Amino acid sequence: MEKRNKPKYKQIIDAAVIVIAENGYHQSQVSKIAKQAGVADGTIYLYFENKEDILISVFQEKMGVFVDKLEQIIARDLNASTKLGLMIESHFDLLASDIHLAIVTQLELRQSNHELRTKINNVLREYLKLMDKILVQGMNNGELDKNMDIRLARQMVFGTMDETITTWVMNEHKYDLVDLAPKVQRLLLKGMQA
Amino acid sequence: MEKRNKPKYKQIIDAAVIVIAENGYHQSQVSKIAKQAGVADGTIYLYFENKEDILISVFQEKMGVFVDKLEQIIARDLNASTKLGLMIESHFDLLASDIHLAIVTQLELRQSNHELRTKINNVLREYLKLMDKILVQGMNNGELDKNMDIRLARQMVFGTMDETITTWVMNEHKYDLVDLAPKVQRLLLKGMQA
Amino acid sequence: MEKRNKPKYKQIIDAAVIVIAENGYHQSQVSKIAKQAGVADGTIYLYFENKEDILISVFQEKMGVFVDKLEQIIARDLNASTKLGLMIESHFDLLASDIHLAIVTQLELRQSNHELRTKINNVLREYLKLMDKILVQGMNNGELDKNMDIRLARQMVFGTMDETITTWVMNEHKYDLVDLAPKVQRLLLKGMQA
Amino acid sequence: MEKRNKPKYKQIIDAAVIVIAENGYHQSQVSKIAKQAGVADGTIYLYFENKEDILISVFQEKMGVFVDKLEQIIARDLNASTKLGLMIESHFDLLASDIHLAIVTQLELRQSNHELRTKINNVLREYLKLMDKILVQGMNNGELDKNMDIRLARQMVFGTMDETITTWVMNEHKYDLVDLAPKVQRLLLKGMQA
DNA sequence: GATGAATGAGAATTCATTCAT
DNA sequence: CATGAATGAATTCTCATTCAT
Repeated sequence: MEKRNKPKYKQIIDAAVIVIAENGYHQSQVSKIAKQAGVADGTIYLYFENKEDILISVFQEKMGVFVDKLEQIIARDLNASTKLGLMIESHFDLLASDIHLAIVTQLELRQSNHELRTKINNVLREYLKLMDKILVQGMNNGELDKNMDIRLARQMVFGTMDETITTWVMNEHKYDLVDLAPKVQRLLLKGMQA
Repeated sequence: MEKRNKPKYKQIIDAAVIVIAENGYHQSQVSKIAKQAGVADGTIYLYFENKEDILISVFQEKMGVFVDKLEQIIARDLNASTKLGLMIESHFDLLASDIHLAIVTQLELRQSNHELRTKINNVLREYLKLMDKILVQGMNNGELDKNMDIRLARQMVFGTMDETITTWVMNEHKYDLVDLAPKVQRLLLKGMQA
Repeated sequence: MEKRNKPKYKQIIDAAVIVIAENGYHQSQVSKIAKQAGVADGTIYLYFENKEDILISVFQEKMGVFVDKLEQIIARDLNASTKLGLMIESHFDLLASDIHLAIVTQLELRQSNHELRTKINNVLREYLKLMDKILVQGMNNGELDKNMDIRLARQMVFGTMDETITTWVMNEHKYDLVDLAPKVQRLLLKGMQA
Repeated sequence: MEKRNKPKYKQIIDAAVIVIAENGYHQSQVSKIAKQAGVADGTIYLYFENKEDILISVFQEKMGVFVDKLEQIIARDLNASTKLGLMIESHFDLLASDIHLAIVTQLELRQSNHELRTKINNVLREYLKLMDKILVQGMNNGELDKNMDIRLARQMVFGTMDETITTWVMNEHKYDLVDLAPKVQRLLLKGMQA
């Protein structure tokens, strides 16, 4: 059986998310994560190369869910505008329903060093490529402006979503994030429409 | 004389930007900054409370230039769309002409801890308030959609700019950032137009 | 059946010699020895008390061969000078024909801690006592100087052999060790002759 | 001023010798050495690169005294036999009068890893080269056997001295080491004489 | 004001050994 | 007999900050 399918693997990943969210990136010692996971410090190293490997794996595992959801949306027989709306809603929903994860991805994991962030960006790239598929569909069927710079558009979409979520997290989730999804969709769509 | 007007104050601030850009946030020890500034380690503490204070001061000093430029733009007798364009161009231009600063603000300073980032956000808030003024002007004179959520709109504007700059920095400035300004303006404007 | 006569006992001893010679004393983890021996980590502990016990046993088992050979030489009807020569030759030969063992005894096992080295010395003492027998025979029958300090003489004999072998091992066996035996014998004999 | 001439440098070196002699190589943590030296842990790192650097420096500094003494002996207008005797006496005397040092060089430092021992051997080589000078002098002026293998002879000399000292240290200095010097000289000389 | 030597708290990782299966 | 997953104690080195000069 693959390491990543063993129960302790997921146990440690989940513990890491909680510990990082509650203590902050720089106060998340391996021993704290082990304690939260209910295993010995050394056990961590049976499942992960080193501390960095835990953090990358956290991102990979969790981002995997985002990618899966997005792939399902893209596979459906819908127009690009609708898909864009569903993507935003799905993205917001996943983070709103796991506030620990939201804190970790929007605030804490960004404190990591250059090397780790590069690895995280590689994971993120897959998600951004799926995003591009929606934009391409929209540009091809006339929903979106054929002449727009697709990279710029994607940066607007991701940047807006990211900024919206980060602001929500920093405001300690005082308002409902998912409620904002339709407004964000409309704003972005208007900017990109043909 | 105010500390911040003494030559060594600025000397240390500038040294910090260079050191952080060249070595990365986590490899920017106080002793390195002191050496770059040409002063003794202890001298740093005659001008700054502690290391965090240097970093906040870096952000304040440099952000001050952005605020000044933006205030000048707002004071001019122009419509909101034009001001938005000028703001983007000015913002892009300031970072494109100081790559060290771009690296520091877009990548390195974000690795700081929660507390420091909160303080940085307080400095940023002033800039965002000025941004809002442009949006309000546009909503009042009919250029922009009266019914849009202004906070969301501002998040789109800032998020898009931020994402665009970060991508440019991570791509090691292979292309001209300022050239993108008009396209970004058009994209954002379309999204917010009445 | 005695533990030391079971096949896995010898299997583990031999694995230890190889692993230590190839990886060095401090890089010879129990798990590596187990892997080399083709048994599980835990199995080691069915045959040995602890890691130290493996190392002492390595020395005991291998030293046993040296002792046996030396006893055979002493039992023969030869004068002391000849026996000394045969001893040196036999000693050099045993190590020259098992380079792994030579590395382990001359270099690696000396990195062990005080306690282990004391135990190893106890094993070695038996060998040194046999050496003394040759010297006594020579002093009694007039071959060797009757008035020499026997302990000092033995230290010269063993020290010279040891230093010669260690130098040979550290020079990566570039020359033939056994070829040196007659010269060493002559040198030592001259020093001790009546 | 050179680091090695500052008082704290020597203070730490001397502390290291005491701590290693009293606690053993593997129980000589940096913090123990710092405490013995009366400085903070971090201070150690102002004078030494890392722990290994302390140990090499111990050997270099102390071996330097041996080399100096031997150079003085060699420079004198004496025959080789006398020089050999003086060398042995000087070597024994230096160790007998600093039992901590004797323990460290004969027992503890030999537990160091391959890399460190290689560096130590480089320091030792200088000493052995001086030893060779005495042997060459003796071979040239007819005191010593012209045909002997000089490397082998040196290995006998050094091996005998080393074995004698180690035995003395392991016997906890029950007898006077320097008293043995003339006997050792005689034994070695006889072996090498023309 | 300026210096820079000294401080000392804090954390990732390894590996011999155990014991439930 | 044999296994191998789990354990957890133990240690070097960095660097922000101080303070005597």
